[in-house]
Amino acid sequence: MNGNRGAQPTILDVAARAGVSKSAVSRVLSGTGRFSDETRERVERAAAELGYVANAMARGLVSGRTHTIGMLVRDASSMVYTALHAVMERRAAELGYRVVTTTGVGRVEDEKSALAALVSMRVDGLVVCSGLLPSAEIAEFAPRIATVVAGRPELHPALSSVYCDEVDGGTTIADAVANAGHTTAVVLTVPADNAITQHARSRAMVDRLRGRDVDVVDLDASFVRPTGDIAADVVDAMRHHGATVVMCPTDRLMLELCDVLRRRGVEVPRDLSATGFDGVFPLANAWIGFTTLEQPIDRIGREAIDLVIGRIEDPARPVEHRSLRGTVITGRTLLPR
Amino acid sequence: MNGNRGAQPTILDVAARAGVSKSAVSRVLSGTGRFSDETRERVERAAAELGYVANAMARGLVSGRTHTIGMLVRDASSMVYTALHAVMERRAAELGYRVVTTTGVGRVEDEKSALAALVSMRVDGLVVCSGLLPSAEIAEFAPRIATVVAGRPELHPALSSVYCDEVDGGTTIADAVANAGHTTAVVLTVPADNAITQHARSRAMVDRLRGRDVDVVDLDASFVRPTGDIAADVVDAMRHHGATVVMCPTDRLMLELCDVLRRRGVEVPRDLSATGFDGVFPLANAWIGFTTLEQPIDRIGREAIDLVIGRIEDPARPVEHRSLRGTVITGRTLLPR
DNA sequence: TTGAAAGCGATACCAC
DNA sequence: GTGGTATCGCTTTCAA
Repeated sequence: MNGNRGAQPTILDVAARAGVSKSAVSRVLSGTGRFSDETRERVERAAAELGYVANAMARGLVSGRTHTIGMLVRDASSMVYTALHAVMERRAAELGYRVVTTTGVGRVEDEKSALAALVSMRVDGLVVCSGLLPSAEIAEFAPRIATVVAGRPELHPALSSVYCDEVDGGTTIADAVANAGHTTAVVLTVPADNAITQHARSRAMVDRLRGRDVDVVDLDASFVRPTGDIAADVVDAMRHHGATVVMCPTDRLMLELCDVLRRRGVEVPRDLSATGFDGVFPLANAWIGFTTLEQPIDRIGREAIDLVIGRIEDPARPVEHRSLRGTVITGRTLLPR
Repeated sequence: MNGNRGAQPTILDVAARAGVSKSAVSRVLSGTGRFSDETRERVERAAAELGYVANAMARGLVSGRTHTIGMLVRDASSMVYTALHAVMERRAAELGYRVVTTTGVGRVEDEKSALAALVSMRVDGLVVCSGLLPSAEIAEFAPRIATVVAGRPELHPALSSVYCDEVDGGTTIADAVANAGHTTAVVLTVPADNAITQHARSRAMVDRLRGRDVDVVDLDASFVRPTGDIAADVVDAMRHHGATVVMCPTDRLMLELCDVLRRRGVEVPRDLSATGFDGVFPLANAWIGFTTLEQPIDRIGREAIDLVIGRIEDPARPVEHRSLRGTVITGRTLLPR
């Protein structure tokens, strides 16, 4: 094996075994240039026998292309990112690209290093799916690598973005609440520096409800707050303000909240209506019955990939921003009053 | 920028800007060898100004190491894999490695190419999380790359594995059903060629129930069968055999089934008890209330990473197989009779 | 302490 | 059609 201890076979090993030059091997295996049938046959057999797999690093180094799209994800365990990941992977595969993902483990510092890891791999394009990383950090590499932000609107002039229209979504679901006849509502709001998108949607809920003359109890749902504390506040709002519904910024939080509330004797929807946001598998299931806003994840993922690949293959393509509307899923957690 | 059109800066650009040799830059940036404070200062400034990120391909090519672990996943949208992914990423980060994942889009052919992609990237280690790919395919690269199979037992002598003890799990949850007093149960069984693990657990359920004198209606739940058909069979089993409980091979299938059954007028658990398997976020939530078997995903992920990295850093380490026991989560979907 | 030079494994452009 | 040769960007001896 080229003398090097049990390591991977190289193109030279294949060439030697096939009795041809490495140029010939390269041509056959990449299907470019000319070669005789005889050469092809010998090379293919040698490669198969050796279990040869070309070194992508060497290949990428000289060709300057990796046919790989890097996906930066905020939290590998989030259902929204999981769904996005699956869609993007599929679409990229259709277009001849591979997706590799990395994750910051929650802190901005980690996300920066995860992004740097992707850049160091020289991925051809970047899709950033995180409401956490500041645009400036993302934009730093945009002049060199085609970059698209998925899942959040992005103002930066060098960045394209595809996202769910959070304001429309928050407004729409707030309308559902108002239409159901509720007159006092709790809205769990998230600070902007926690997650830009969640902040936007919860603000939109508050604004719309107020516009429709619904009393709003605005409760802080920062990521650092224990769900138990939030639940306590919600119960308070029920007692003191007569709130009959709680609007959550995500289905995930809604689920945790329902759980904690039950332990405190408050049953959703019997005692309190609730709405979520995201509408992603598996919580977006009729049996579970969440009333929520379904983000157009399929379209977001697909268009994000189309956008990056578009810019990879034609860097002159102008920056684009696509705002996609979600739709309300009517479940059983929002009762009319 | 080294003359090449707006591309990424190279070590030469940094060297030029700092007024030193590229060797000096390499030493400073990788923190190896000796260099003066003055040199360090200039190099670091130049690198920062240029936004220099070292090319991992070039680095890996010469060093022969990527500090990357490749994770092959069957289905990016599966909750079990998602959970595993998150755990592994975290543990790998603690140990100084990065995880990149690829997915076969469901077919064996795609998984082979996804695996090859990982091999071509020359990841230092491989964690295979798929019940689909045959061991022979996985084992092909094991002599060259440290490989661990996570989530399924693996007989192959070159492969280590960490997995949930499916037989114990199936047996344990079957015991819960028998203990609840049910005398006729439907078990949804999955063919071995669909998913080895699901097959094993459902067989264990059947065996245990029979051993405890529970009548079993064994229903085919192949992946290709529409959930609607399965539901119809379940209703049949209730009518004709008096089944009072249905045991599902996964929480996911259980959720879909509950949904379809409701549309047919059968309410879980009012009319029919049900059990799942996996016990992973977000379905493993008390509010949802599935009675299920929780796989020890955290331990599986963590130990898989420890195992690969162990073998990466000491290839002489012997192959190991770790079977981990799951635990029953008592929810509200299994009623006593 | 520093820089020059030799590769790592592939591709691509050459003459032959 | 085929095989040499110059890179690609970096790490790593090895002299100076």
